Amino acid sequence: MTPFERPPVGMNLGRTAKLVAQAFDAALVEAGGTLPVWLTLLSVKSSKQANQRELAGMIGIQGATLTHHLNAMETQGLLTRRRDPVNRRVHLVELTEAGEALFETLRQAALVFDKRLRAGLSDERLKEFADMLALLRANVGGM
Amino acid sequence: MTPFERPPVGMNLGRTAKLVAQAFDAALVEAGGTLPVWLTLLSVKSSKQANQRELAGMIGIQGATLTHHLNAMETQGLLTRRRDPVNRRVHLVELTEAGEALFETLRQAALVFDKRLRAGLSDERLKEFADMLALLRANVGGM
DNA sequence: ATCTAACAGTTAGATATCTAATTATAGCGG
DNA sequence: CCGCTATAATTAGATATCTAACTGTTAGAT
Repeated sequence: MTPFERPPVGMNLGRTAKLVAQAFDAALVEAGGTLPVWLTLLSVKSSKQANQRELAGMIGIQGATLTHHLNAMETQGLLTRRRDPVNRRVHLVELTEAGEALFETLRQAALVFDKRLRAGLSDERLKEFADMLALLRANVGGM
Repeated sequence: MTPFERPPVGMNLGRTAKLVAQAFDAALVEAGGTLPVWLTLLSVKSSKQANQRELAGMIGIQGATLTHHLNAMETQGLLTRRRDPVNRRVHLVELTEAGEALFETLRQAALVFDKRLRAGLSDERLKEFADMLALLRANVGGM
C-alpha cells in the first residue's frame, strides 16, 4: 500500500481516527446513544442558550446536518426547540429531562472510553500528541 | 465544550482527522479525483491482482462500500472487473490506461499534500506520532 | 454424486454528512 | 416606510458509509 518514500501521515491519522470513532460509537450504542447524539447533547449542555449555528460549529458539522439530528432527537423527546423571543430567526435548543438523563449516561460511557483510550500514555505524551495534532491542523489551514 | 477533567483525546483526534481529510479531499478534487477514488486506485495499484475483499480491507471500508466505488469507477472507464478463471467467485480488478493516468496525477497531488502536512515535523517527531497512533489503535482493540 | 457450509460479491435500505437553494426574520440607508 | 442585504434555519438532493439479506461459486463430508 505504499508507492511513497515514507508512509503518509494523513493516511495513518485517518485510519486511526476511524477505528477510534467506531469503537467509541460502539461504546455509546451500548449505553443507549450514538456518536452524533452524544456530540449534540454535549454541545447543548456546554453552552447556555446557544443557537444552532454555534452548536454546529462546536461539533464540527454543518448547520444542515445538525438540523437533521435535532429533528430526530426532538422526535425522541430528548430536546425542545423554540424561537428566541429576542431574535425570532434564532431557535433556542434545550434538553428535556430525558435528554439530561441520557447526557449523564453517555458522559459516564465517554469517561470510561477516554480512560481506556489513554491507557499507557503519560500526561506528558498526551500533551505532545495534542501539540502535534494542533500542528497538523495549522498546516492544513484549519484554525 | 468540556464537562471533563481533561479534554478527551478521541475528540481532538476525530476533529483533526476530519479537517485533514477535508483538506486532502479538496486537494484531490483540484487534481480531478476524490479521496475514495484515490484510495481505491492506490489499493489496486499496490496489490498485484487482489480481490475485492482484500482491497476493501486495505482501504479500511466494507466490501459493499467498495462495490459502490468500483461501479462508479468502472462506469467512468477507470478500471475493469473480470472473473478470476481460477476461482469464479473472485473478481479481479485492473486499471485501464485512464485509471493509470489518474493514479499518477493523484499520486503527485498526494505527495504535495503530505509534504504540506508534515511541515515543521522532524522525522523523529513523526515517528513518535506514528507510535502514539499505534498505541491508540491497540487500546481500542483495532489491530 | 450430492449436500452443506463457507466464501466473494452485489443489492437493499439505513444513517451521516455535505452543498446549494429556499424561507423567514432583522437591520439599515435613503 | 421601503427595499436591500445579511443572518438563522430548513429543505432538497448528492455522496459515503454501514449492516443485513441475497446470489452465485467452491470445497469438503459422507
